[in-house]
Amino acid sequence: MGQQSGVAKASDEGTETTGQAAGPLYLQVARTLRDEIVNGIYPIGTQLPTEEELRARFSVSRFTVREALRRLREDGLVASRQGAGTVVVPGPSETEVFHATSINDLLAWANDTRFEIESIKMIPVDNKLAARIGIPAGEEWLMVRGMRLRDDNDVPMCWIEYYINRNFASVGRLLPRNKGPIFPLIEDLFGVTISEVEHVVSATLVSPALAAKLDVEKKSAALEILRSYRMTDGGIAQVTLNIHPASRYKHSMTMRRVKA
Amino acid sequence: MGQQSGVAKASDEGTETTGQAAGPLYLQVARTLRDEIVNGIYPIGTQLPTEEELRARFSVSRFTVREALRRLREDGLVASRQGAGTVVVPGPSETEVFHATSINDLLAWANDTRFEIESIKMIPVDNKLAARIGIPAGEEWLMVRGMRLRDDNDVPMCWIEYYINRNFASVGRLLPRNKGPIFPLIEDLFGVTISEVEHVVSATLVSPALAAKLDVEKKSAALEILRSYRMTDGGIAQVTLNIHPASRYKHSMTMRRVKA
DNA sequence: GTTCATTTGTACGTATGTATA
DNA sequence: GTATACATACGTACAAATGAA
Repeated sequence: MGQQSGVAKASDEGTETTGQAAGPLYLQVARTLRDEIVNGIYPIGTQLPTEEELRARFSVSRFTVREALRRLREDGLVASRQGAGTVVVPGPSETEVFHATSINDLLAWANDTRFEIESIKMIPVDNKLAARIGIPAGEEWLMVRGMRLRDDNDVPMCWIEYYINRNFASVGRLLPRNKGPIFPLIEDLFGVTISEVEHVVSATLVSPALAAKLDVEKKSAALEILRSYRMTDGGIAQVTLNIHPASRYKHSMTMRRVKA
Repeated sequence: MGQQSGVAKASDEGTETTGQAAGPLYLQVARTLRDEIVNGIYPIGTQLPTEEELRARFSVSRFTVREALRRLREDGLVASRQGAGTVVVPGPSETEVFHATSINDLLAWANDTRFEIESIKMIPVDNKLAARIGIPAGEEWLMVRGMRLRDDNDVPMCWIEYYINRNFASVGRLLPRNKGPIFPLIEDLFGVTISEVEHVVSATLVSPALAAKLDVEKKSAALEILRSYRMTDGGIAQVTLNIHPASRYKHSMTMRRVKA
């Protein structure tokens, strides 16, 4: 990696990163800092150590520190100001937990629904899928597709595609008996923590095939929700794609302003 | 700027950048390349010169070239692949992604746009409207309707309907000269604070009338976003209804879990 | 209000790793 | 396998903004 002291650095990182997987040095540094921010070592609003201090701590160059900080900035975890330093910025809301109150999936995880699996298999991620759901091409992921239905009547509520990182693919066997979201299963089984979920919401027209399955008119509008479940190390554990007929779903969320 | 040959570089850039304003060197380089890309000097799909070639052409360091290219990548103009080079990619994808991690981000998204008012008047809220946007029937609210357009080109981005509580209706006179969101105006003028914003997102088909205005196909999909701006006292100051063509907009947000 | 140390931003040079063609 | 081109990483220096003395 580096030019003269790569080995020393690698071993330093081995301890510093609490056993994180390897990769570019700057990502190892970023992961370490990310963990520490998420775990409250650097609480929101506090100053991160200066670049010089981080450089000394990790025994890397300032270039590496800056690349790591750039990553954290892109992720919205910190903000840097010339002359002032780098501070940990408040997340989306300090008061709410993402799956409980801040997002109201009206109907989505209602208790009286069931998930009917249509197919479940490992697939290679090609470039097209990678672009569509934002995971690296070339890897193998577990794809689970199916329909969520109301328990009482058999009205289909939405089409769902789960993509699960192969490291956690063994949750697949639990799915037939599982009713709620999948990510708590992954957390329990593998001891990882989902630290953030990105939602991308867009409108689309339902494809003819899907229209039949969902029992809606052809070319009707639907809401497409892509959720990426990110772990504390920044890796993506799971991606979920939901397609909701417009007539049966609205997505509601509340953002609360954080005190400046 | 640089360390030993800053002046020479600045003058080089003076000619190279076809008279662009100054600023950091890497931005000057980025601007120049950006101009050349949009003007077809480097058509879509073609290779950009290598970093070494750009370094030589602009007489800057590879660091500067890479910072410039990074900027172009962030803008979605080019894509770089190790070993392969940097290619011009098909346009900054037409669909804008709105990425909000907090209410404060609502301030930023409308910066490069302008709002073209089509109508502005006080209306009584009937039952139908009350149900649609969630405000009490019977009251009088200020309704402002119009289109939001990109500053640079005249592509309509979305159709907007503002409904403003009559207590704050006098902001109406400021709207023609206002560029960004309205709620900061209300906060400034009346000394109230918007403490939370509820979003309700749903899919819809654009009406024929709207399709023409937005310059999209009839019966195409659109994202409807209803925002209610709630004050600290719980009252609703403003409701905004946006209709975004599906092809031009995605709504993204990240929920970060807070440590329990 | 000015000076001054601190801290990030910009910019240079160089070397090596690694994916691509 | 080899050459190419971007990715990563080191070192250094100065600029510019910040905040405190």
